[in-house]
Amino acid sequence: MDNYSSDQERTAAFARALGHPARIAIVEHLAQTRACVCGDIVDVLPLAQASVSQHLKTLKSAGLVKGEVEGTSVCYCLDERGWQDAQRLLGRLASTAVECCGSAR
Amino acid sequence: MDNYSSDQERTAAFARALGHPARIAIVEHLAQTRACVCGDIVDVLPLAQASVSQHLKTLKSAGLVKGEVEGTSVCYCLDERGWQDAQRLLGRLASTAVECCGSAR
DNA sequence: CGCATCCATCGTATTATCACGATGAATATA
DNA sequence: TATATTCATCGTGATAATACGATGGATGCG
Repeated sequence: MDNYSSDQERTAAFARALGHPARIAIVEHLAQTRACVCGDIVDVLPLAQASVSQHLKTLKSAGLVKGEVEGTSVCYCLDERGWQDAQRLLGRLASTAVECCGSAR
Repeated sequence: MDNYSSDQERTAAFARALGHPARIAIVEHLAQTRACVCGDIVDVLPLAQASVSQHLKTLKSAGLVKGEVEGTSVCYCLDERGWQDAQRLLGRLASTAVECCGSAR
């Protein structure tokens, strides 16, 4: 359970949550229509309602998306705090990407 | 096969490639020891050699890592071009993360 | 109350991921 | 040529992810 550091686990968890085009599409859609969108996500995606709900659950448990009950429907939006963490962790990885063998030798 | 845009597929592919702590650890190790490292990765990780090779293959086919044969061993390093793409695609996602329901209402 | 709508969850089938030992290809060295 | 080293690939088993229809709970409306 702890062969990897906490940051490594968390970075991987964020990446894994984004590791499906449907979830990328959900995030993009939530970011575009800045207001909270509800079940419209189902109409945008080529997936059944149950599958969309499953993807939303994945994003929610990763801390990237929040959901608020609003009457009979549920209102989703991006979770700013989770995105800050993800940006920090993933950005730190990308910034250190320096090539070596191809050019140096 | 093409229900999602090319960028969405590519973003998800990068994210999925990073969606495992072992691969995060590999990337970090390659970034730290800026020079190319070879089978030392096996010593660093709590995995068998075959498993490490499998993770390296995943990173390689995602375009995040390059491998160069160097005698009897293989020299790995980060692929700068792939990381630029990943940074652009993932960064574009994170930058648009604006909260809504919690604060706005 | 009765009924529709919206969404989560369950059950399930299919497919992919992960990890390992075993084997094989390629190179270096004796 | 023989032997060792390094790594990739194969085969396999276990676990997780994906997608769907079906079901159920909650809310809103007539």
